[in-house]
Amino acid sequence: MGHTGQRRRKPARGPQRKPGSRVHSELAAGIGRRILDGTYQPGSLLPNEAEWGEIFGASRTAVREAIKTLNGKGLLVSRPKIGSRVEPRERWNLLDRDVMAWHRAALDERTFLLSLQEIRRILEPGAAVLAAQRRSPQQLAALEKALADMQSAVARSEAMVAADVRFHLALLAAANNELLAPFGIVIEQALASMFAYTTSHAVHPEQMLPLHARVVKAIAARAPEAARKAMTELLDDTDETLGAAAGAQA
Amino acid sequence: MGHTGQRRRKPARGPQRKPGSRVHSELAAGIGRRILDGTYQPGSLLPNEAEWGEIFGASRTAVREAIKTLNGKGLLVSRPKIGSRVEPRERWNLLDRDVMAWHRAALDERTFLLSLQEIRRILEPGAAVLAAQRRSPQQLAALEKALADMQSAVARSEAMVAADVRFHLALLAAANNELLAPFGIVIEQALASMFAYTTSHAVHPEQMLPLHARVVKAIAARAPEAARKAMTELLDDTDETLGAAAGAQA
DNA sequence: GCCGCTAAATTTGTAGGACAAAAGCCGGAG
DNA sequence: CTCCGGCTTTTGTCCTACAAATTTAGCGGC
Repeated sequence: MGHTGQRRRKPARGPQRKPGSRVHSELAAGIGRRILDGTYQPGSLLPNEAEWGEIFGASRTAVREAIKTLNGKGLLVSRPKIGSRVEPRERWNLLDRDVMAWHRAALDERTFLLSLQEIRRILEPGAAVLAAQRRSPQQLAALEKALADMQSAVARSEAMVAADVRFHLALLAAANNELLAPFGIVIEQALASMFAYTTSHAVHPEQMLPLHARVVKAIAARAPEAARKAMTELLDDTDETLGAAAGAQA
Repeated sequence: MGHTGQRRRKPARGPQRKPGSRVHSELAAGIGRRILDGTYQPGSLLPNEAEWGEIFGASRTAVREAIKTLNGKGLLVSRPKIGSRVEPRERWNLLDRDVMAWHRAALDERTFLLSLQEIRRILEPGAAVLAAQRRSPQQLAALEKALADMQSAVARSEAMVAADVRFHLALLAAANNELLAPFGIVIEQALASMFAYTTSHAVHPEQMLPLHARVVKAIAARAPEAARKAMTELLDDTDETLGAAAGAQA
């Protein structure tokens, strides 16, 4: 990499910066993506801090802060004289927002979406049971509000997706177990990804809305098994839509 | 390469520091604990970097690295002129090893354990279904190995718990959906916590082992519903043990 | 030759100082 | 009163220097 010349660069690079996109954030994203896409395999050594600095034209300080961020997400560990080593995949916090986003970028949309839906099918019926047993009046109201928003947004796809996300997050919250919260990112990503994937294809709210309504009804009635059944059927319907879109795309 | 002589040396190690016990790690733990235990509520502002430096007697550099780590775990966000603000709980990566540990320290053992077990009852039966459908021969072997270890460790409690953990982690792995991996920490913490909680109370391996064996058998036979049922009964038994211990402690 | 100890080299960890950038605060001009 | 610009606080970045950890190499003693 021997290059001659001064080390000052980056004259260009518009001043417009997104809220959380300081230099170290971009570094974290740059390195994180390279880990998620397999450029650096688990167990392998990353370039040292000085090299990252050259690659990105940033100071060692910024590199170190980026690495500490990735450290916090379980992607790597650093040790003196050794360097930073990529952790085995099972240590990665895949449910972290950023990690999930990098992961999504590294997979094809369909594979990514299927793995998300699989998790939803395991968790959401269980969450529905807990919600039916323990939801507070406020939590029920939030659920009903989200449902109403979905109904009034039938025509506008984006608002519909947003309300749908709120619905499922409200359900998770109503289960009153905060260990379920990290899983909210799965729902957000799944619905966003599904929106991208099935757009221009058949999405039939006329079928989807009653299914959501049944979930709310069961939770309102504090009927755990009915809630589980309704949620399961909702997810069945979702997967059918997905399957149809896959067929149409192929 | 050429010759591989054995270079075993350094039998004695002095301080024997744990891998992550540098200054900034301790800072991260100190700050993280204060967030998890409610000293700093979501939405509130933390002391600025200079103040943390005084509190812990560390440089601003170390403080910043600690804060970047917590940033990566979703506990807080920092902005110039504003400071570092604690994120709402639903953004926290509760499934992160460190966050989970701080969370555990901030709750009473029983409450913590119940919330973990609740998650296990939702997830593990579903994971067992997937494992029965998709486990590879190697993954089945790992499961059988863990079961054998449990059987041969009946007398030694600690080895028993370790094998138990390996068993459930192997089951998660056999489900072949890496989004399940982050939940491994739930299992580890639940079993560790249960060991601490029920120690000196009745743990009946004579009942527990056949239940584990049934799970393996169903997965070996690629029988998803049998696997689900066996896993559910295993968890029922676990919760019974827990309930008995609770009664004894009260 | 082989062993054990020591020194060197490499990479991260910590310290501290300087300045840039962001964003709320406030006062003055119109 | 409103708007604009400077003031101020706090994080963000860069730099330099050194400490700590740990592998590698070398050197002397047996």
